[in-house]
Amino acid sequence: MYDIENSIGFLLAKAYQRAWAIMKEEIEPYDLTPPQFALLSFLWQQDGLTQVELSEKGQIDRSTIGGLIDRLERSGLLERRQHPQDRRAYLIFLTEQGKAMEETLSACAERSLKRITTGLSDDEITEFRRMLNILRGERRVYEIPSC
Amino acid sequence: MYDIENSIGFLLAKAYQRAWAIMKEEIEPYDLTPPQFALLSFLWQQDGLTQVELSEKGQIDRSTIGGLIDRLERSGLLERRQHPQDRRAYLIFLTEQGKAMEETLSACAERSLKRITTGLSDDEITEFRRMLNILRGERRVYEIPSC
DNA sequence: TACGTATTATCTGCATAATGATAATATTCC
DNA sequence: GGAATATTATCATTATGCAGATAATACGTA
Repeated sequence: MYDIENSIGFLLAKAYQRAWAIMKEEIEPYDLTPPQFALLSFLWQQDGLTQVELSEKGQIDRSTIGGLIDRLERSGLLERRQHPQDRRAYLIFLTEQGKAMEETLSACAERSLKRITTGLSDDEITEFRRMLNILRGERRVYEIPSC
Repeated sequence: MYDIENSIGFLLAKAYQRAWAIMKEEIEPYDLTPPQFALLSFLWQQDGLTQVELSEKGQIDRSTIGGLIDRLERSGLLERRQHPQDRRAYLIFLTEQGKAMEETLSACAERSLKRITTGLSDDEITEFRRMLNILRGERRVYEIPSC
């Protein structure tokens, strides 16, 4: 009989749900959700990207990122500006308010990590991260060199 | 600067998304989704449970399971029957068609597992499962013995 | 036993998110 | 100019969780 309780997919889903719930709880006071936080994190590294570029960096579907950006724009944390060369595209920039949240929200993320990984040693966490990176699959595109 | 790319939450989300996508692909011919498959798996172990019981067994929110059952009922894989003692509740039973899918769908799940865990050794998979179970958090309720 | 209250089972509505399909518009390439 | 491509928006389906509504059951107390 199929043992759903011990299947990797099921366990991944439940671990993910718990991580989500904990992170949600930590950032709830700022009216954010985990994916919104993730998008902000990418923008703290670099903003002024198009939606497609952000979508690739964050491995977020192009349809999904539109809605995420809508909500963060409505919250006043980022803004769309016209691309100077390409009238189809927007460039996404953090607002002052969006930039100012970095420290506070990073602290929330640190607290979440602590809570989520309670029960694992530091070495185990490193190992877990390594395995997740393998499961996550290849993101790099191995281009076949044109001969 | 916060390193979202290496955060456990982000990596969990991406590994989960990949596992979902692979499983989805395998069971797509049968017009099912991963959560629908999971619910069926619990029913193969035991059916005739109420929605609440299924919700607890599968750690699925009560609102969520209502919709899942709706869709599986529409697909003809399960049916709601009136609870003989409790007129508020339904008992969820597999239909013949739902029972008949067990072997085929379990094979899909096996193939998914193989695809998802490509890159990990058997020992690593065991270790990964163990860690996921820890991250997933306690499900048992430790009742304080009344003195 | 009877009444009021608390609890339980389910449904509905709302917000968010992921994904795929399609459409509208702009750009690029031939 | 016309065809192919790229960027974004919109819509549909599914999933998830929360809060509120409804109906039925269980319980405590008079």
